[in-house]
Amino acid sequence: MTLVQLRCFAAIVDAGFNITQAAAQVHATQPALSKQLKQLEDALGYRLFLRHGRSLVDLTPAGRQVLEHTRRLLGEARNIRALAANQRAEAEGELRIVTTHTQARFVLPPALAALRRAWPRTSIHLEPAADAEVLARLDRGEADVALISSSGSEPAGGVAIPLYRWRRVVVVPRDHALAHAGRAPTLATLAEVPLVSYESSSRADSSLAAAFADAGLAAHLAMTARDADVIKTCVREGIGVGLLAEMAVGALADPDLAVLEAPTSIPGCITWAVLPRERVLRDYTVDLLRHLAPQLDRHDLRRVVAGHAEPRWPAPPDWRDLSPVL
Amino acid sequence: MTLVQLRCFAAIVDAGFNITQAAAQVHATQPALSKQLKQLEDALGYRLFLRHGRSLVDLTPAGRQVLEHTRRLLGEARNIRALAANQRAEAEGELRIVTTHTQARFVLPPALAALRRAWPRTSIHLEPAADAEVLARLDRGEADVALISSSGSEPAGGVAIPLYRWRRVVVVPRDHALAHAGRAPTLATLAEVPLVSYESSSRADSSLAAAFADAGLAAHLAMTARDADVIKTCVREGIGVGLLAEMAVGALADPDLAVLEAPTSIPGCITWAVLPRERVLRDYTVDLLRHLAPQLDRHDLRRVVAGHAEPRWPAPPDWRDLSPVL
DNA sequence: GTTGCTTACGATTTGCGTAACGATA
DNA sequence: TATCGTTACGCAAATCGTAAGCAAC
Repeated sequence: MTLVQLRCFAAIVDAGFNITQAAAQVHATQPALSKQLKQLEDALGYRLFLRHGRSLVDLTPAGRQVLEHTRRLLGEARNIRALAANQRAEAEGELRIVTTHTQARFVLPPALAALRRAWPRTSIHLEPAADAEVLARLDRGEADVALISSSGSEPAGGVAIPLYRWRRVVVVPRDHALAHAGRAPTLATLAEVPLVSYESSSRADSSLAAAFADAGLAAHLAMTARDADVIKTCVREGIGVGLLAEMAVGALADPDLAVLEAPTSIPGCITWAVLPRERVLRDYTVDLLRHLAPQLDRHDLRRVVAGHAEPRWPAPPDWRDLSPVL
Repeated sequence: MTLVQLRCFAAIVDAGFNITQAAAQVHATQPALSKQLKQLEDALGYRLFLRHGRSLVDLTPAGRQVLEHTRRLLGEARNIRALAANQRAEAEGELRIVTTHTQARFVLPPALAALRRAWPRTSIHLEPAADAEVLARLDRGEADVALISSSGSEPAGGVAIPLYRWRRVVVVPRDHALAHAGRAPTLATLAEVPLVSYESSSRADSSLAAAFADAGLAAHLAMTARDADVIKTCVREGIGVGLLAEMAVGALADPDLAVLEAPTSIPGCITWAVLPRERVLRDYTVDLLRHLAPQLDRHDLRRVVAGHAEPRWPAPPDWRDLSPVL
C-alpha cells in the first residue's frame, strides 16, 4: 500500500469510476492508474470496486469503508505538504473559495486584491454558488474556504468563524414614494409592496419570512434572484422594492437608487467563514480571513481549525465599520 | 513524500532519534532509513531533526508539527490495513492489552483462553502496568486496548466502554475475629484495623480515602501493593485486613481466607475498556470485548469507536453475574 | 576506539508510457 | 464501431544492502 495507490483510488472515485478520466486528473496515463489500482486491490486482498465486465460501476461496501479512511489519510498528507509550504514561505499555492454572489461580487474583490498584492503568485479560484450549494461544495472537498451568511445559528459542516455582521437594506428608485417618506419603512409597509430579494429569502424557514410571520404579516416576494445586480436592475425597472445586503449597494455605484434602513424587526446577519476541520491552513488563507475580519487572531485561528482549542471567537464587528472605503 | 518515508520518520522518533535502532524496528538497514529521512526532508524542503554533528538530538519545531500529522496519517494507514484484514477474515494479528494486575491475573485469563480458541493464530500481548501507567501506555500507542477500573467518572484518553461493575471485599484469615462476627464489618471497624490494599488506594483522592473521610474516619493502610496475590499473602501472614477486588478471591483458590462484604459506603467500581479514538478494530478485538461484556453490541462498538455515533452504552452488569464459573 | 550517520556502488525491482489486445454496448 | 480497461514490453528511475568514509564522544 502506497500513497500513490491511495491517491489513484480516490481519484478514480472522484472521476465517477472512470479510470481514463481519473488518469487525466492525476497527469498520468490510463494504464498506469489501472495498474496502481490493481496493486492496491492486491495489497488489500479484495476488490474495492464492483465491476460490470471490465468497467467499474460502484464501490464495494468494503471499498466504501476504505475510501473513508483513504480520504482522511490523503487529507493528512495534504496537511503535511501545507505545513512544508508555509515553513518554506512558498509563494505558490491555490486557494479555492466558494461563496454566495453578494460576497463574491461586493465584499471579496478588495480583500482579494490586497491578498494578491501580498501573494502575487497564488492562484485564487472564486466560485459563486447558490446558498444551499456552498456548504455542500466545501464538504465535497471542492473548496478550501466557504463564506456564507446566516441570521441564525452558526453553519455546520466545518469550523465556522464569524467574520462580520451586516443588515439588510431597502432599495428603491430615487423617485419612489418610499424614498421621500422621510423615515425608514416599517414592516407593515413592506408587506404591502411587491418585494425583490434573494432566492434564499423565498424559503419558508428564512429569517425574512419569520420576521413577517412574527408580526402577523406575510411578504409578497414578487421576484427572487441570487444575484444582487439582477435585483437592483429589477428595482430600477420598477418590478418591486429591493431588499438586499447593505454590502450590495453603494452611493457611488448606484446613484439612481435610494437606500433605506430595513425595519429593525428584520434580523441582522453574520457572514461566516467555514473551514474544513483539522485542515492545516496556508499562510495566505489566514491572511484572507484577517483581511475580511481583522479582529481574528492568527494563532487562535490555527489552533481552533487544527482542533487544538475550542472555538471562542471575538464578536464580529459591523461590516459598515470594517470597510469605510466602500 | 511516501508512506515509507513517513513511517521511517515516525520510527526514528520512536526509537529516540536513533536511526540505527529505528532501522532494526522496521527490519531494514540503517543506510536505507538514513536515505528515506533525507528524501523526506528534501521533499518537504527543511530539516525535521535538530542535529549535533551528524547525530539527531531532537525534532525541530516544524518537525514536531509534521510528526503530529504523520501519526494521524499512519494511523489511517493502519486502519485501512485492519479493514483489509477483517475483510479477508485474516487469522493472524496482534492484540496488545495493557491493564492492571487484577484484571490480568483474575479476569482476563478465561476471556483470553476463549479468544484463543476462536483465534488460535493471533498473538496476544498482555502487559500489566501500574494504575497510572495504563492510560499513558495506551496514549503512547503501546497498546490496542486498555482495561482500567474506576469508581468515579469514565477515564479519558480514548473511547471508554463500561464492561462490568464490581465491589471490593474484605479478606481475612479464616480464624480472624472479623470472620466470626456474623455480619459484614462496618466502616468504623475497618478504620480500627490495619488495612492491606491496592497501591492506588493510598492516593489521597482515592475513592477509598474519600469513603472514610465522608464518615469522619481515616483508614490506616498498613501496606499497599499492586498485586492482589501479594495482598492475600500479607493477609495470611496477619499483616492486616485485606481490601481488594471481588474478582481477586475465590472459594476454590483461597480456602484459607474468609471473604466478607465491604461496607456499602465503600463505593463500587466499574471496569472500563479504553480504545484509541477512530481506530478500526480487528474482529478479535471486538470478540474480546464481547467476552468481557456480553451486553455490548458489535455494531455500536464499531460505530462509536469510529466516531460515527455518540457513546450510549448499556448499563454494565455486575461481574458476579457475568462469570458464574469463577 | 566505539558509536552512529553519510556516501558510494552495483544488483534488483518497480514504475512509467507506448502500443497492442479484449470486452462491452 | 467506439469506448474503456487490461496486458505486453522496453526503458528509466528508485531502492536496497554491502562496504567504505567521517565525525563526535
